[in-house]
Amino acid sequence: MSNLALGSTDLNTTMTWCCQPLGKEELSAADSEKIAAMFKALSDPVRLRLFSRIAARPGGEACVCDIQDVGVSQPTVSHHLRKLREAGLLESERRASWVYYCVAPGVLAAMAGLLSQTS
Amino acid sequence: MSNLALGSTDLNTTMTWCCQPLGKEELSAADSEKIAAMFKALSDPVRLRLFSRIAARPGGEACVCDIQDVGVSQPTVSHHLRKLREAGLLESERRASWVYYCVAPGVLAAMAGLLSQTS
DNA sequence: CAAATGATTTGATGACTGTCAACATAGAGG
DNA sequence: CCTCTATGTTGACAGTCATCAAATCATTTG
Repeated sequence: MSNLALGSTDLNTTMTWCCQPLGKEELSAADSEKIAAMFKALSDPVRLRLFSRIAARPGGEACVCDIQDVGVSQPTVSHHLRKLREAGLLESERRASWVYYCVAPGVLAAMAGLLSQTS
Repeated sequence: MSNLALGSTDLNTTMTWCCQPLGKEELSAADSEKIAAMFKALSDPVRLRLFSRIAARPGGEACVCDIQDVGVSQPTVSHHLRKLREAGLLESERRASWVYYCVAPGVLAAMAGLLSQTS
């Protein structure tokens, strides 16, 4: 199994099709599963904070060592970063000793589109 | 305890202060708790579907009986609607025999603001 | 190679959550 | 008052999750 640019789930493909605002038309059962998974990834305070720390970084990327002081152990930080990556919200890349995480392209726009107003 | 226009949590007050985009500056521990609770409310497929059904309704409101066929039992629907209300995303009002739910004002805009792009 | 540093994985545990059946409440209409 | 319909509440249970300690993997450096 590769360890570079570790793959995300199919959420990026999700982005390309389900960007209809939530209030535009009723969600199908299948779509609601995928979108709920996205929100779920951001439904934990620690994960949300990690995500924000990365997103707020100039360049939109950060080394784990730069963001891991969020009040939980380092393995727990790693666990949350993995969840965010598996949800398609982050991507990771190893450079020498360090692993860098960045916000997956298009993710913020897709989520904002889901919540945009219709009226 | 009153049963009309059942009160929501302090999430509507949350909306008024924490609308800085996630990627603008790092979230504080306190803010991340409140915002995560918001995402958590939408992190379940059934809840997301109920929310979408209500939001997609002309007028932005729906009677429980109109939206409860989402594949789970009626008590479970009631349980999820309560969660959404407690999270500040929905408001409810009884009219005769029926209870109507509507999207809390400002909620969609606040969440969209959180996810808006900075660059 | 050996030691040190940065990060992930594994295993265990306590807490939380979605679900349903059964019961309770509220209003409408006989 | 009684019954019927529409919702909400309680209690129980199985599954999921966040967390940490310990072990492991990856890279750099002595």
